[in-house]
Amino acid sequence: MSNKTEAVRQKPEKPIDKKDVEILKLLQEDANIATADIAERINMSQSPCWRRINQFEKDGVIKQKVCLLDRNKLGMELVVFASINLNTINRKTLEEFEKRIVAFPEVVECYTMTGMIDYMLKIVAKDIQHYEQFVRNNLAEIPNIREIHSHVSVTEIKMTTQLPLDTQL
Amino acid sequence: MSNKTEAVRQKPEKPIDKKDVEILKLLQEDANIATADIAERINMSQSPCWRRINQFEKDGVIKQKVCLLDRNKLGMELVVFASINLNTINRKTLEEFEKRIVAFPEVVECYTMTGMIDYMLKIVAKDIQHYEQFVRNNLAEIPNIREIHSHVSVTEIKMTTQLPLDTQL
DNA sequence: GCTGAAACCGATAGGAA
DNA sequence: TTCCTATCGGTTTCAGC
Repeated sequence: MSNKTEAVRQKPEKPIDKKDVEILKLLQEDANIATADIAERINMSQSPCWRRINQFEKDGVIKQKVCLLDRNKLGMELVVFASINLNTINRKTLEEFEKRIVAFPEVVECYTMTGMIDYMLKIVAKDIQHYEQFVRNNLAEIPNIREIHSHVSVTEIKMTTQLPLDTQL
Repeated sequence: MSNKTEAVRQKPEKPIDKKDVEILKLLQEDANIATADIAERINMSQSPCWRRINQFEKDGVIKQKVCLLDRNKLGMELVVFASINLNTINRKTLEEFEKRIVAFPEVVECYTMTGMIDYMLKIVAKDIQHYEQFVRNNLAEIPNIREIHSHVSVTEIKMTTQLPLDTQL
């Protein structure tokens, strides 16, 4: 049985080429960098470099190219980490919860957790009033929630979308 | 005194034009969408649309254009939220802590918090062994840390960089 | 202010070494 | 394979409305 047939592999066997890592690092910093620039920086000519990038897009290693906006300049001062526990946990309740969570634009991230917490959410809101309203009118309306713990952030010290390719690959 | 002189305004007085919101929404989804396409979708012609986008870039509302990579396809299975408390808090200790935190590529986000926690970190690692190593060799080496609480995520339910422009502006 | 056209620049593909 | 060239499409600017 061949090993390259699975659509999503959790653990890639290939330890990824060094030049590939360089390419991905540059693209994580700036999606609009010219192929020629990347090629030059990693001592490669355009065409092969372009083909590698293209392959990453096909493979879904590069998921998307997006614009990152300045939260504060848009008047969204609040980031809240909310830990949530449910009353009863079974397939139905989990699916229902997740379906409703995903639909809220204010919830920018959601993870299931090990340990004492069932879910961890990252929520963005304009200010504390808007957050309160969101919890009351939207979040708390989801059935089966037992506990919500809100951890409110004051200042953003670091925020990047760049994965630690250097140290973790 | 004019009001447009401050470099960073926390609360913009301008409630941002509806068409501008549409533009930003589209760019949050796809950084490579053609200006002509945006213009068409919001019933505007290219040039003024382009000028608005350009202004957003100048103003820093659009911070950067980046490629988002697939964490799992790169073999980074772990996201950890680590809450941290320091022993003594003063300007020196805070600045020292933040300076060292920012330098770790594994720490992708860091916030100061209200309430019981001093800092909340979001950390990305290959697996639990790598995370343990990172905490031992890097994080715990920062002086003045009293407590680290690690909240380990299992599954990513939602993850977006899109700010809730519709509901929070 | 908006529109439409024209010039420029870079990405993509194909062909030669 | 890499290099080089042609084509295509998008961005950007500018003249006219």
